[in-house]
Amino acid sequence: MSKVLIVEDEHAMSVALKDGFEFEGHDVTMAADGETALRLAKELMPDLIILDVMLPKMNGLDVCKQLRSDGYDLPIIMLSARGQEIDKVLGLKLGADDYITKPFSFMELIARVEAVLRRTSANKAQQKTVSFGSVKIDLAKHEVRKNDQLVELSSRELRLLTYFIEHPGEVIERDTLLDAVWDHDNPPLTRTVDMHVAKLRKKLEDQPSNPKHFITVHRLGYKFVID
Amino acid sequence: MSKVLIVEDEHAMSVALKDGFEFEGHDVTMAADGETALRLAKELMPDLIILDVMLPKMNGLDVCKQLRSDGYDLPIIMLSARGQEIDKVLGLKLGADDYITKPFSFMELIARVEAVLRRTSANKAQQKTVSFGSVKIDLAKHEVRKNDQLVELSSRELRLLTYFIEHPGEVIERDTLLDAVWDHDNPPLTRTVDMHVAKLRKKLEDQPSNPKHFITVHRLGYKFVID
DNA sequence: GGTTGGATTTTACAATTTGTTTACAACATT
DNA sequence: AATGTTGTAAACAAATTGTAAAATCCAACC
Repeated sequence: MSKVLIVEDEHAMSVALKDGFEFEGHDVTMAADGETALRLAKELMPDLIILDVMLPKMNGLDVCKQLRSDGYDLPIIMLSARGQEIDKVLGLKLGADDYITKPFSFMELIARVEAVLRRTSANKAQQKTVSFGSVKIDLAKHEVRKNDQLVELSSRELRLLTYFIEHPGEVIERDTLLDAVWDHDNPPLTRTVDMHVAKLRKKLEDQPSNPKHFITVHRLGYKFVID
Repeated sequence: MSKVLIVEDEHAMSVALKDGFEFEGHDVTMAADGETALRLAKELMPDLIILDVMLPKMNGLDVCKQLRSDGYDLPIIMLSARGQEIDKVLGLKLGADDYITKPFSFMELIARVEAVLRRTSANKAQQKTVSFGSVKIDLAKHEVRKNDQLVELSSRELRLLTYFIEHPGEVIERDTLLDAVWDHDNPPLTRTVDMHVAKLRKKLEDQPSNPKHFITVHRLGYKFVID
C-alpha cells in the first residue's frame, strides 16, 4: 500500500483515478490545483505524485520544478493532453520520472506507476545522508541533527546547506549562491546570504563565532569544509 | 571583459544593447539576421550570445539548434517578445542557457548574463591549480601551500602571486601589475605594489631578505623566477 | 475582509580584515 | 658621495563581514 497524491482538476478524470488507485489498495489524496498540490506534497510526503500538466493557479511543470528545487525527490508521473508533446521534454528535464499522454488506459498507468515505484524504492535503500562534525543530514527526509538532536531549519536554510554540501571545499561567491538558492526574478541583496550563513553557523557550528565548516573567504565568498 | 555576440534585427533595440554591453566593458559584435549570426558565432567563438527569437532568414531557435547540433556549446541567452511564451520551452529544449521576455530592464538582462557567465566559466575553471618550486595553489579552494603547509594569503596577494606565476621570467613594471591585479577605477600608488611583493616574500621565500623568486629589477619592476 | 506568527529581507552599526600611505633607513647606480 | 630607488614597519584608511534588531512579506487562520 502506497500513499498517492493525485493532482487533477477535471472532475471525471479525478474521480476515475481516485477509484482506480483505491481499488488497487493505495491511500489516495486529491488536489485540484497546483498550489494545493505543492503544499500537500510537502506535508504528506507521498510515495508517488500523479500530476496533470494543465492546472489552475500553477501548472504541473511549475509544481514539479518547485518541488525539485526545494529538494524533494518524490516520484512524479505527469499527465498531459494529446498535442502537448512539447511538455514531455521539459517535464522530464524538470525532474518528472515518467510521463503519460491522455487518453490512456488505466492499466497502462498502473504499469508505469509500478515501474516508477520499483525504480525509486530501489534508490531509497541507499539513504542519502551526509555528515560533518557532529551534524548528520538526511536530505530525503529533510532532517538535520546535531549530536542526534533534531535541528529545525527553514526551507531557505536547508537549500543553502544543501548547496554547500554539494560543493564542498569550493569558494562560492555570494552571487552564485543567490543564483542557486534564491529565485531568479527578484533576488535579494548579497547581505542576505551573509545573514543566512550566520544562521547556519548558529545552528550547526560548535562555536558559531569561530566556525570550522562555514568558512568566510574574505572578499570572495564562503567555503564549506567537511573536515 | 567578455566577447559578446548580439543578434537582433530591430534597430533601436540593437543599438541599445550594443551601447549597454560596451558600457559594461564587453567587446561587442552585432548581427542582424540568423545566417550572419551563425557564421559569426563559429568564427569568433564569443563568450556569450544574445539571440533574438524573431530574425530574418533564419530564426533564433534554428540558430540555436544548429549551433548545438554542430557541437558548439557557447552560452546563449534568448530574447523574445511577450506572448511567445511557447518559445521558452522550445528555446530551452534547443539548448539556450537562459531566456528573457521583452520588455525587460537592462539591469535584469545584465544580471542574467552574469549568472550565465558564472555558471559556464565556473565549469571551465574547475581544478585549476598552478605551482612553482615547493608552492602549490588551488584557485578554486583559495588555498596556497608551501611544502604542503597551508599559507594564508589575502585575495589581493593571491591575485598578485597568480599573475607572477603566469608570467615567469618576465620583467614586469609596477604599472603593469597595477593594471592587471588592481581595479581600474582608482589605482593606488605604485609603492603599494612594493608593499605586496614584500608580503609575498615574507610568506613564501625561504629567506625573505634574500629573495630567490621575487626579484627586484632596479628601476624597472619585478621579475618572478621559478628556479 | 483582517490578524497572527514565522520566515525572510533590510538596515544599521560594531568588529574585523585588508589595503594604502607614510616615513625613514638601506641600497644601487653613476 | 650624491641621487634616485627600494624595503618595510607602522600608522592610517577603506572595505568587508558579523549580527542584532527592525521592517517586510506571506501563508494560514479566523
